[in-house]
Amino acid sequence: MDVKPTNAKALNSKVENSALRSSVATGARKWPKIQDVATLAGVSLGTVSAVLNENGRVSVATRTRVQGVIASLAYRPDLYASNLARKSTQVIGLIVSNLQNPFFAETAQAVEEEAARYNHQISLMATNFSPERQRAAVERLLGARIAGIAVITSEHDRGARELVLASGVPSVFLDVAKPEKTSSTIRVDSRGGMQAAVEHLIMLGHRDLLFVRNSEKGSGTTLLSHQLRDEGFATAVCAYSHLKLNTSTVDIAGPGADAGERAIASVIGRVRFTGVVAVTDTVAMGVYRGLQASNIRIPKDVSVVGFDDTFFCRFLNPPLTTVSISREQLSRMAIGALLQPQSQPTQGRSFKLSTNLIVRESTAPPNPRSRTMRVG
Amino acid sequence: MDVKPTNAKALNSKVENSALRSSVATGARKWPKIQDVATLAGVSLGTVSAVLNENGRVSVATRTRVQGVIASLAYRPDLYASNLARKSTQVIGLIVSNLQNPFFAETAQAVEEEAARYNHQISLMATNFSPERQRAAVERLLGARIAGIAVITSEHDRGARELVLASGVPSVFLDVAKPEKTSSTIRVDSRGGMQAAVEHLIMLGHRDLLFVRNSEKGSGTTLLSHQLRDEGFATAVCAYSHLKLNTSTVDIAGPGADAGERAIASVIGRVRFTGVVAVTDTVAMGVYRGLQASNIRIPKDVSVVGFDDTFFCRFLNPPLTTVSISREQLSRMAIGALLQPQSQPTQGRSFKLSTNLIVRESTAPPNPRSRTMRVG
DNA sequence: CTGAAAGCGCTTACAG
DNA sequence: CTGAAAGCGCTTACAG
Repeated sequence: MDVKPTNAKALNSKVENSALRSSVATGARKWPKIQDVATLAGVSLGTVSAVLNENGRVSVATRTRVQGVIASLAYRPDLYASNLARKSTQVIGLIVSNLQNPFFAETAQAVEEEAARYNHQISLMATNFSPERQRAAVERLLGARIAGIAVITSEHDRGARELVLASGVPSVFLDVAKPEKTSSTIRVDSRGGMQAAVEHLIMLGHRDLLFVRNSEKGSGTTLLSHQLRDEGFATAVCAYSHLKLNTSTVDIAGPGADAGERAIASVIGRVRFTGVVAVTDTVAMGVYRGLQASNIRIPKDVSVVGFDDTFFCRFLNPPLTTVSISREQLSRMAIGALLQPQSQPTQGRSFKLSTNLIVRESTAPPNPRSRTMRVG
Repeated sequence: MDVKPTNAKALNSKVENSALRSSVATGARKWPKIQDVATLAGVSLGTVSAVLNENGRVSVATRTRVQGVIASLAYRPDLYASNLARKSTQVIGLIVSNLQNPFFAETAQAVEEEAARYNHQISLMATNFSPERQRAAVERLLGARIAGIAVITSEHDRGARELVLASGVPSVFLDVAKPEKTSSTIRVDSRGGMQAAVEHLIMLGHRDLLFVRNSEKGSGTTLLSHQLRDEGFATAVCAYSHLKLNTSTVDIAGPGADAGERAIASVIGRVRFTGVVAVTDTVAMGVYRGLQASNIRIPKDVSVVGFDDTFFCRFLNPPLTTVSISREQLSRMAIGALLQPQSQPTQGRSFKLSTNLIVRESTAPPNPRSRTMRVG
């Protein structure tokens, strides 16, 4: 194919170069570019772009030829160039607290799958419970011009939220007060969940309850979801005040499982309890250890309830009674809030996510002897 | 500040527009661009770029002024534009098998932290053990022109590896045969780990060993790391053939914990064993459940060893004896392979990652009665 | 169905 | 220390 001199100029010679030196000894590869495949296929660059984006406006013959060249060159469009030119992005940012925590890992996976249904991809970031890192994650995602942003974290940072709101990017937050213009909210019914957990213990006959929390150390910020669970516990206990419940609370910072273990250690022999409610399954796991280290049997001597219904609950010994939050519903709400067309596009929506007590084998009626066993 | 007519032209009026309509009612925000801040600060666009990138070539006065405008506009450079112009990227791609598995979650975190030391960020993708998804992840990362790519997965896909090699992007693979030009290898000493595990059981007096595997269903691809562990088990057993060991193997597909549980169920009463080696901690967790469901005590009746030393090992009941792989070393090797300047930049390196038996409370000498208890 | 040209929002030599 | 201009590799109207 001949190229007219007017098109040839500098461009053409450069193309030849980069097409030839495809793998360089120095390491950094020179990527073939769209012009390279256009030249080799004898078409214009716009046509290559059309087959790339499956416009359907290209004839079969041309398309096949172009695709052949693409394959032979291992051509891959440059994400940055195409996104810049396209001025939009098919990725939604997802911020979670911590990937080690199965709840977040499971949720991230669910969100990713749900997003895939809308042909969107997920850019995942973890904050490790740090408000600063949350803000940094927001900045980074905003710079990446994501199509939407989901903040599904325990910790809450006002600055991060304001950045998101100011950007006007569609967003969805977990457990945050109220929706605003472009920002939706998913509120987990932690109160209801806690209520169910406490009621369950009370119905079994428990009157001496220990609540094990796991706030973050020093950072000053309470974890929002944990705070809601605290409130849930308090109101549930309130609702049964006529039963003269005896309740205690321990709060230990740090990784959940360690916290649970240390919480029990700090309380054994000093506090009377026959049922413990852990703010998190991971904490409950540590509670198990702490109890077992003191030869306290579950549920014979002490009943334990967790929160989150993470995968390992079933595999603990005994399997853990816990409060479940549906990852499927959560992810559907999040992606729906971000991607689904709505009647009032300028108004964020408000979702309620119900919880669900899953009774397994870690709860049973209190052992009559246990009650006195551990009077302080 | 006056703008000479020659600079004014179309550009200038557009700038005014986008600077003004900063938040639009329709939702999609018009982002301020570098030209907007330049105009407002009364400097050229190149100067703004300089303060953005901290070249240090800008006077304090100018810089302060520009930064003020940046803040007031909430200007954020467009990632795509800057990366396109810069022609390089500060992100390294990390592909793992599954975020639900604590080993990968912990490793991802470690790699992210190590990368941060080099001012690099991580783009994380999970394959869910699917070779197809691994290839897709590679394609996507390559399109994002990442600075390096780390493939830390159980499954292995030849196509994905070839794509990476062909791209010339620095890479590092886990448990893959040998390094090539731009590709390094980290080999975990699974064999040594397995040997230590088996030896440990043998030294305790166990002669009847059950090996619980967890291959992927139907996909035809064996998980590489699992395969190495298989081999490790086999050679360890071989080394003690003079003791006339009695070994069995069960292999169940699916999520690790379920697999472990079902493996035990399928074998109870039909196979004689006093010690079980699980390919994975998660599998071991299921083995616990299976054993406990049959009222078999650990380690009194049966000893159990896991592999990976994930965080929950300490919290199982009893705490699980397992083989540890250092996430810190692993991440240091991975990032080092990708980012550290070396004498022969064209030659991939080969790392060995040793393993480490952690003895906890799930292993003990066999119960003399147990041996006959479960003769098939 | 195809091509030529403008433009996406930055960075980076190159001059001054 | 600062500015003007070229260029990064695409997409997308706009013509033909």
